[in-house]
Amino acid sequence: MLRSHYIGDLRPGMAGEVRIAGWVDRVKDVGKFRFIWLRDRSGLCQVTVQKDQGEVYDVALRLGLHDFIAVGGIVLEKPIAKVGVEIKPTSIMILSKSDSPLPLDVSGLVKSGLSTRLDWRPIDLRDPRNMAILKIQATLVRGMQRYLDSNGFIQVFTPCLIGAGSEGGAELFEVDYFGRRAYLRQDPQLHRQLLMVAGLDRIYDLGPSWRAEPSHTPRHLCEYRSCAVELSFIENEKDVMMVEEELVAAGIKEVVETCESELNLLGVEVEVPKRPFPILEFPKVYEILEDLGKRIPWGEDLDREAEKLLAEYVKENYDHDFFFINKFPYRVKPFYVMKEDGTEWARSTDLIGGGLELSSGGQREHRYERIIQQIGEKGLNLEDFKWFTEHFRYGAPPHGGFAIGIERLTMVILGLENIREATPFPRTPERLLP
RNA sequence: GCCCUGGUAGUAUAGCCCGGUUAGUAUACGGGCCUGUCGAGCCCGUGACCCGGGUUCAAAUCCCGGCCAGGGCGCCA
Repeated sequence: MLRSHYIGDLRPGMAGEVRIAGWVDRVKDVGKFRFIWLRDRSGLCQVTVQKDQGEVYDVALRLGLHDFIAVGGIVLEKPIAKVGVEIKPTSIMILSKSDSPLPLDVSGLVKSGLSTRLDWRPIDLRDPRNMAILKIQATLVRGMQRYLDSNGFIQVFTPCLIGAGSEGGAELFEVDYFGRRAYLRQDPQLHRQLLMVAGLDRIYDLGPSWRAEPSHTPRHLCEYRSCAVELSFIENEKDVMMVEEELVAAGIKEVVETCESELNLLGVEVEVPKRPFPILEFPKVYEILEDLGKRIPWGEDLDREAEKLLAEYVKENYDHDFFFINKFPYRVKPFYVMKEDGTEWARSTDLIGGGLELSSGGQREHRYERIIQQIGEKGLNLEDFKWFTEHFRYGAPPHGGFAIGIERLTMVILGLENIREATPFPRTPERLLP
């Protein structure tokens, strides 16, 4: 390897020669010295070169910002540098020169716009703060996965290419599939349900979904990942909600416990949300909103303003950033949801965090006749869904589930202003590259 | 998909309303001075009006279209 150590693993006064490699973060001449800051993903150190160092100094003179170099040297016992570990080099090799000036600001003094940053994302991610977001996200997912694995959930991979949408919606990307029309999934929903019919009992699916909605907002991506969970043998949607809040808490707990330095870098304080999460139910939600001065007609869905108002309400009354909204009006929900018997409400649940919808889910209808009936009620063509419904003729367990948007969860936990920061290469209506 | 705002050196911005100067500033970059610098400091220099059309003697500035960007709504995760 080019290096004997990660920069972050260097300690003052380490014995012997160390070899490190990384990007030049700063070059400064002062007196008889040339100071070079060197960074890899683990940290930053200062390489101090003196004018009388002959060949090493000559190489140092040619260095520019973001050159990739390898350095061999001795770690000083007592660094004078405030940035941390200081190295007196015995060799410097330039492995790859950087053009200059760089196409975006890397000094941190003039913050480039997000669009410019995304055009040059690989360089942008060299900024430890930007990289920290991805590290934290990886930890979040690991925490969630650990929870699922240790609670009997089997990881599955459901198809991304599908022959029909889950709700016959128009927001699907079309793909040519050997001359036939196929689509990128908007949600692995129906296939998860079929695996419940199969008896897998408890599953999760980490994977992408696509939405062909040309949304221009700080919280939408055309391609995003979700942690989709489905479980059987449930009594009602409350069982699903319990798993969901445990899952979210487990993910955040992992972040809090292992990402201290990344969180400090971002200047964010994260707390593990206390359980249980508050639950607001329809139709009571209408009353709460009415009291808050917002009228939503009976049977109508919430709009964005209502969502935000409820979040404030929960913060004030329950001191909580996360909460469930349950028992959505059946008429605004898709055919596969389970109705609460004899009512107009569905066993449908949203998880709201930081005022943003993080997931939808709830109990699904598992009874064949009801599914058929509901497809009719929604005015859908039964033929289009036979690939799904037919399987329910042969014994299906009561089940439910949800899908949590991973970028959204990351965004909310870290208080990011734009979801595009929560994914390395975001896909938005105008952006397909890099 | 609708609505609002914007597009000026590599980056980030001022100027635009009220058309006419060498288009200002910061940072990056190049050169110099100084000094163990750590957002060092000081001096000098290079470098820009998104694209197309229109109005006008004259357009960065006014009008129209396009593309792109930021945001609000819709929809959603």
